[in-house]
Amino acid sequence: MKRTHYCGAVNEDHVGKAVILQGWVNRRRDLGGLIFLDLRDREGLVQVVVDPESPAFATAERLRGEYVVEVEGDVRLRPAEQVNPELASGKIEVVARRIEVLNEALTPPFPVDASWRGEDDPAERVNEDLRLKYRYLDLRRQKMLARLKLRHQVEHLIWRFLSDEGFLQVETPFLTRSTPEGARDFLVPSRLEPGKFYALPQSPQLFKQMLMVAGVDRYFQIARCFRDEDLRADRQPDFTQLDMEMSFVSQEDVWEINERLVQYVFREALGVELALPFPRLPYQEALERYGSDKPDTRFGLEIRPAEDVFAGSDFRAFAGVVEDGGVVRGLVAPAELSRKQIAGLEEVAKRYGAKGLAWVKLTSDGASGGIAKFLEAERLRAWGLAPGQTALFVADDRQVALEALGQVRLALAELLGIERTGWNFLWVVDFPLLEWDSDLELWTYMHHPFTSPYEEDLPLLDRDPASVRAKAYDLVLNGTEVGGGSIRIHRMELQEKMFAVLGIPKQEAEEKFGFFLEALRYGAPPHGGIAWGLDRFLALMSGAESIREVIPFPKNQSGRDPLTGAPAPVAPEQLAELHLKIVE
RNA sequence: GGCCCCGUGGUGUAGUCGGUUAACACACCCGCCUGUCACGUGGGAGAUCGCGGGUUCGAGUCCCGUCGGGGCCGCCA
Repeated sequence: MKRTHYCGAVNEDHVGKAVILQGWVNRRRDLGGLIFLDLRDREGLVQVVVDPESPAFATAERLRGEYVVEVEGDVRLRPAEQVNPELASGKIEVVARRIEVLNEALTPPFPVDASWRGEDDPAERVNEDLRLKYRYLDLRRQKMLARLKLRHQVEHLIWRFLSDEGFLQVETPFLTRSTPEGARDFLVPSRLEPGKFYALPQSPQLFKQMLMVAGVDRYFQIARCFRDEDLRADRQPDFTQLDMEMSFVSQEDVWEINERLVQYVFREALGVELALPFPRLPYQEALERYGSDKPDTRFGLEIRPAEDVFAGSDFRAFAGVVEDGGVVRGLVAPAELSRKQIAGLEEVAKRYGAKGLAWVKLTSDGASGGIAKFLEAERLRAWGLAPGQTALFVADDRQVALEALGQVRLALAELLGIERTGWNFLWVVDFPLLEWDSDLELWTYMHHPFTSPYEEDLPLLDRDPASVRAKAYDLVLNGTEVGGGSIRIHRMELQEKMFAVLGIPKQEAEEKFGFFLEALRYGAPPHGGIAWGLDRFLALMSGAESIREVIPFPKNQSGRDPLTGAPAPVAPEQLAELHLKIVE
């Protein structure tokens, strides 16, 4: 190729050398008798200067933003007083001898040049749908290219680390069988077999387990997954997992290698040194202290039992709840909250199922406001409330009270502007194996039906299903679930027992997972693994508000791609081939 | 399915109590300008105020509906 250097790579080492650059006109400054160009490629900017005597001058006069040009010239130092410290190439400039227009360009619908000069980027504030429609322009921005690079780098590091640890990368099919897992499947109609469908995988779960049966021993894949559910800032219908599985391992083995992988990725990609091991927090403790199974531990404001504060009090609303087997939990807000602020927090509590949010302030004169008349200041002090602080209480079923306060805790941190910095990884472990589904009135799996319980909890399966712990774990970073996995059931007897507890008849299990259950009968080794939500991981690493920022071509909240117009109608002939009819 | 927020030149916004010519910045086009780097400077073009209906003498503004976008709940093992 003719190009000798990336624009962003030209520096004072090249002074006196002739270069040929190819790139985009980031900006043009026309002084009349002298023209400056900022030439841009993915590595950065370099200033090109065009003298009126140069044969390139006429061409430079007709250049506009985003034109694609080839520049041949000589690198020289800028006059000392004209060095631009904002630019990596700010000490030098390229004197153009020849400029060729490789392509003209329309004016972009939003600016893409500012970020490259280190200026405030107006494109950060344009309607996101417009950015998605012209994503190829949006991706020209420095910040977006940096995210693409980070994504590449992290995936590269994952490949390197896991390969060195003896993992094999194995690809699994996109066109597979619909199995009754958690989410709604994307279906692909079969042309060859009328009325039958493939499904796109929600995860490679069963395939990776069968790879363990095959003796692969250590598997990974950076796998695309598909779930047909409503979208969110952290949810796309197709998204990427780092999927891993290992044979003959304990939970601790899985945690340990993942911790080292995370540490390696953060060190190499961000220059951040993480301390190992990550804290391991049992699910019940996470719930009691933070009201969440994915606690943000970058700040305190922990939830506390508050029954003692209300013991013997005349506040009947709470006494009744406790008599009915509920609990009282509270939070201390280290400030005197206004009524408006409390109303906002109560709204949060109610959205998550609480009936209300009781509150009281402690002043130097004693308890005041809210439910103060029911409470003794002495007890509030004993509970930990100091003057100038506000106590917030919820009484309800344990789960509801804790989860509502967990959300209030997050809203409170936001409200008070509590600083949340750092990289707080932790493992939430010992999830319950089962969860009561009050709609269907039966026990259902919390993780998936192949998750292994703790052996010592097995006797409880019949007596007290809720207290059986699973060998299931989540990796949490700053209040976001970035990974989850488990040790799997590898023996048929236990698997059958699980189906029985879940109320799935043997015949139904065979129908739905028969191929997989059969695999377990052929000498399946003990195994377990994890899957990372790689998009979420990258969004957190790059400080993005939404995973759309780290996905090159994402869908909008309606599941549409404004760039391609997908989803779109198809020709009647295509439907006919697939034996499909649209029903209005 | 539900709750909340937002739709005004290419982009981002202003537009008061409903009042006649819809304002500002950036971008764009043309002229001038030899050391700029948010270049400067003079001029210019550019708006079905998302769409439909209603109230009114008069609607960007008020009301109803609808469409689009964003955040959240449900849903997402």
